[in-house]
Amino acid sequence: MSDIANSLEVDLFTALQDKGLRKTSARSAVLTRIDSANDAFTAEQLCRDLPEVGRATVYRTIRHLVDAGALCKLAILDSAPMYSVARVEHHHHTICSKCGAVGEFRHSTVERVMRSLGKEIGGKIVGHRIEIFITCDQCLSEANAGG
Amino acid sequence: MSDIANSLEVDLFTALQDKGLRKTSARSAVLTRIDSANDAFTAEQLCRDLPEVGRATVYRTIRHLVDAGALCKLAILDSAPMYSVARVEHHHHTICSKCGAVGEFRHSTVERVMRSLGKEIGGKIVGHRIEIFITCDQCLSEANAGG
DNA sequence: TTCTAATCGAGATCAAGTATCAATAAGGCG
DNA sequence: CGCCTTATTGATACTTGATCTCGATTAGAA
Repeated sequence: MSDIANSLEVDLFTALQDKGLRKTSARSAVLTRIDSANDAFTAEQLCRDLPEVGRATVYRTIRHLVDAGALCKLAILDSAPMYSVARVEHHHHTICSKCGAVGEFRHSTVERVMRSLGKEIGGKIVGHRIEIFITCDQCLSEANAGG
Repeated sequence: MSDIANSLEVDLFTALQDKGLRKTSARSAVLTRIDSANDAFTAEQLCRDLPEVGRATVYRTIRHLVDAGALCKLAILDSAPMYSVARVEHHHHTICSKCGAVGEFRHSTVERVMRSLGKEIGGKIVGHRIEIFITCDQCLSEANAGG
């Protein structure tokens, strides 16, 4: 299973190399940190976790990965944008409104609905974003425990 | 038709008064400006359009209106949040990726899909947001005109 | 090893938004 | 109407997130 983890980090590197970017120790540190993240993260979280890497470099690396399609950038109300590794091609996100945890899902019906919406909406549809706000299982059980 | 416009502005005032807030000239200016807006706007746009009103007041008034449910706050990637007058109870937004124009739509199927999604997703669904990215009719025709 | 362009990162800067707080104004009451 | 209490205002300082600048450093091809 470390192979699986490795292949993700390799994928991130590949994404950068495909853009003609060099492999540097600063970038390695950022990619390793992203690789180890299970959840979505903000740029500032990465900066805090990687004090040895300059903030400019953290932001630049993130931007490269978004450009390359290896990271999804999510607009979040009342918060800095969050990033999640793009593990599947097209998907949507669940966001826990208590703890902020971000998950992914796919649902074929969604795509069908989009097509039918096209008839009602003026202009030409070029994309969509769906976010489901949830209270995640963990926050639910904490609430029940009387937190 | 000025009656229709007025009733919208009155609605905004009512939303504030229901919260026990006073009617002041600064708030009038903000509401009038919002009322006259056809499109969604950012807080900074309002500040620019209303130099006679302090920015703190603009931001505070917007927050009151969002709290009261009279304005929708939209998280936008790579931009400050935008606000649109909540004309219908529950709806979603179209965003032109060229000019940024925001529109609204409702679609009953969407709500049905949400319910079926509940079975696939862990946790408890507390809300959702759907944004359709379009190229609006105007931008399409400008592109065809060879802009 | 050498060379050069890419990269780094400390710090300045920018942009959006909030906090502070003395001055001002709303609006209930007599 | 005028008083008085309290909400409100707004100039300004500050905070946070993010980008820009530019001299120092480094990757990696030759």
